[in-house]
Amino acid sequence: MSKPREEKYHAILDAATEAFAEYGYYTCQVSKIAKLAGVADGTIYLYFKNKEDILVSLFSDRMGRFIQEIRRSIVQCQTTQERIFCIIRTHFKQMQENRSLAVVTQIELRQSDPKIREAISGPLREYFHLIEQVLAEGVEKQEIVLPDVKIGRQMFFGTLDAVISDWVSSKKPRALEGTEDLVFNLMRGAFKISEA
Amino acid sequence: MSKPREEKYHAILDAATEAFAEYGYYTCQVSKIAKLAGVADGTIYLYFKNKEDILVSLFSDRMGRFIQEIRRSIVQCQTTQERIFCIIRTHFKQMQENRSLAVVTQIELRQSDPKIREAISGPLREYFHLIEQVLAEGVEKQEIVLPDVKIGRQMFFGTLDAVISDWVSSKKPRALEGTEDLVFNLMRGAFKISEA
Amino acid sequence: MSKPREEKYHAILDAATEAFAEYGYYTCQVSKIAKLAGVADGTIYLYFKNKEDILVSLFSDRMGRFIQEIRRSIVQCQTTQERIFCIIRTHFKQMQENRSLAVVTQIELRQSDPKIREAISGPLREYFHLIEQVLAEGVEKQEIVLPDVKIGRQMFFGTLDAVISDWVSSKKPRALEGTEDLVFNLMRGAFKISEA
Amino acid sequence: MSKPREEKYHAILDAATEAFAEYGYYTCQVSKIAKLAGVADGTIYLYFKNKEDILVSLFSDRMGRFIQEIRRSIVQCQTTQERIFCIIRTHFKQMQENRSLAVVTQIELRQSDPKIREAISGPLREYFHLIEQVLAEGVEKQEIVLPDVKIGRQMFFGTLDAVISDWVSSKKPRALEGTEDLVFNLMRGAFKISEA
DNA sequence: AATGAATGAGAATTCATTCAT
DNA sequence: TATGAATGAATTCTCATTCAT
Repeated sequence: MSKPREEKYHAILDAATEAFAEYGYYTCQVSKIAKLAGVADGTIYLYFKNKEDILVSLFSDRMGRFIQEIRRSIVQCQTTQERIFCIIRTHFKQMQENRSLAVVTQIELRQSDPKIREAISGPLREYFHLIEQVLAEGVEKQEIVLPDVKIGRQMFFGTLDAVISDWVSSKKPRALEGTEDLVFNLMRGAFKISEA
Repeated sequence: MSKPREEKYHAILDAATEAFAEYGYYTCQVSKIAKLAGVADGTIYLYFKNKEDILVSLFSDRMGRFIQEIRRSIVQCQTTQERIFCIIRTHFKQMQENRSLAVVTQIELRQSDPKIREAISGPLREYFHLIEQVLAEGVEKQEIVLPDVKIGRQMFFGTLDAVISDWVSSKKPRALEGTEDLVFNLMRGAFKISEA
Repeated sequence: MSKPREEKYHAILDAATEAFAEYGYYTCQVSKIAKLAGVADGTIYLYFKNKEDILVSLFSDRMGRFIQEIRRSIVQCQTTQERIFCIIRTHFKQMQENRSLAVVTQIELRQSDPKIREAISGPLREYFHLIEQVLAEGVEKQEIVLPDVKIGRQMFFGTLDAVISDWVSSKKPRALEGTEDLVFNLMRGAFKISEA
Repeated sequence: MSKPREEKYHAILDAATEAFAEYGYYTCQVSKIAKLAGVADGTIYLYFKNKEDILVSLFSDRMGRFIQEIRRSIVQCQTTQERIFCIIRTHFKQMQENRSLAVVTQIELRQSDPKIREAISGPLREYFHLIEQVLAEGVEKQEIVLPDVKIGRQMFFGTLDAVISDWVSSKKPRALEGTEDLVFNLMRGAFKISEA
């Protein structure tokens, strides 16, 4: 992809993130995204197959970066305990830095339209897999106690997700500060990580 | 409300639950609900103000029963530990008994349309409040250790929600069996409940 | 028609007059008429074939009485001059006594729906004919000067109609008082009636 | 407004005039106007807010031109007598040249829907005002005798309106020919204009 | 590539009319 | 006769998508 083309592509994706976050996928007209991106309605269709494609691309692009960032952050960690904390912190940090992404994630994670669900499930599953890897490794190294890795991941992700959900709903922008430690403490208990 | 009227009201609500679960709120036409309920399109509007009102009524009706059932189940419990287990079990049981409700809950919990969000937030907040009450009482009675009740609720609900979400996505109908104990064990760790 | 049946028939017609006057024919739902008449929606259809039939019956019934009253009033008149004044006064009096009828007349006189026009034209033509008779007789008896009776009727009726139209639009209920003489004076000039 | 845009705007207005004249406002579907204008249904809404807006725009546009034409025609007149005749002739001429407009005017002048009435009243009042000005000036210059200008206008306009109404109802297209003089003669009598 | 006017399929909702009670 | 719940045809308007410029 050429440089200016790529720029416009991302401009549209940025605009869509904002617009979907504000109005929701179905309530948001394509023309709104176009206006926000500073392009004509028709231009959208030079970059995306249709409205659904915008959502899917958006999700996979943003979620891809998101996961990459998480990955990058945990490679430096020595222990499972550190990795868990690292994921919590990086997850929160990224959501906080991009509130619109957080909103879109919250919203679109649960679309029932089967086509959209399918398209979205890829990146999400990747994240789940990453978390499960960390947990499985911890179990193997006896750094955590966890009878069932999947349930562990569900608790871990579910907790982060619920925290973000509340944060997104409330209008207080600072609410995530200091939450990391609280969450981590709960996880430590759940995973039987000794205080040490 | 007279008997037959009430019956039709619930028939429509049931149909809407199925239809929304299958197609999603926006993708599901009112006529689909009507057909499923065995009534004419226009009849819907004798019972509900508009499509949104169906969703809101549905959620508040179903969520109302849901919470009531949870309440009923925990009054018999002696300890916080029992209450926590009870909520897990009743939550799962009800979702399992009414998969469509589970789907709709998953979907609509995250609607971004502000009007819908607002309407839906009531019953949900009530459930959150209920959970927080149980946790707060446990802290007070020193039956659990929990530095922050809100985070505790987020973890608790988030975990249940994530489990349901996975269950709903997968098509295995038995997947929830035996999950209660696994979840409870994690919670016990997180809340520092001694093994007894 | 039996007594109670006739009563209900007129109750519906009265209600329709009010309702059409307030909302207009198309904007007024049949159910509004029913409620105003104190009967069930379905009952309307025991007395009238359909909504249009209500309008037509209403117009022909009311206009029939209207014309009859005009007729009754002019039989006592000796001269054309008196008859003309009599029509003006009786026309205004009746409109004033039944403002809703005035409104409905104003509105429905000009419906473009061909079916309705046709149905309404009967009674109206009868009134036109009556006026033209009076004028023709006046010409014959040389009590008035009028080269063309039809134009004379158009002017005469058009004037009354325009006055009523203004009166109906304005909210002042007394605006018709004293108008009779002014109108009559204009007519006297137009018809070259000597001051005598 | 650009050239082609303006053209389409007027094409729709022309089509609406025809369609409303034939079917009446309520009985005429927007799709009928679209078909007549040779555009897609949706296109209508690029030029007008909604159906009502078409009617209102139509009326104000057409009535605006109508009044302007009347104004233009009377500036050349020397006396009130001439002005009165001029209005009669120009009024008739324009209606005759645009029968659909005449029909629509007849119809919509009497809409009872309050919103429509309000929107329509503007241009109509302007015409009334113009007539009253001519009459008042005539009184002042002692060219006519008229105790009440408003009643005079009501008679004048009411007469023209009734003539047009009859002409529109009848299907004879030539019926307005020669009517001007007859009407003018009546007015001359009513306003006590000497034969000179 | 970019535009944005035009398209027309689609959907929610209304309401005159029917009919079982 | 009277009811009023139920019907479903009909209609306005929206908006994703296309295509001539």
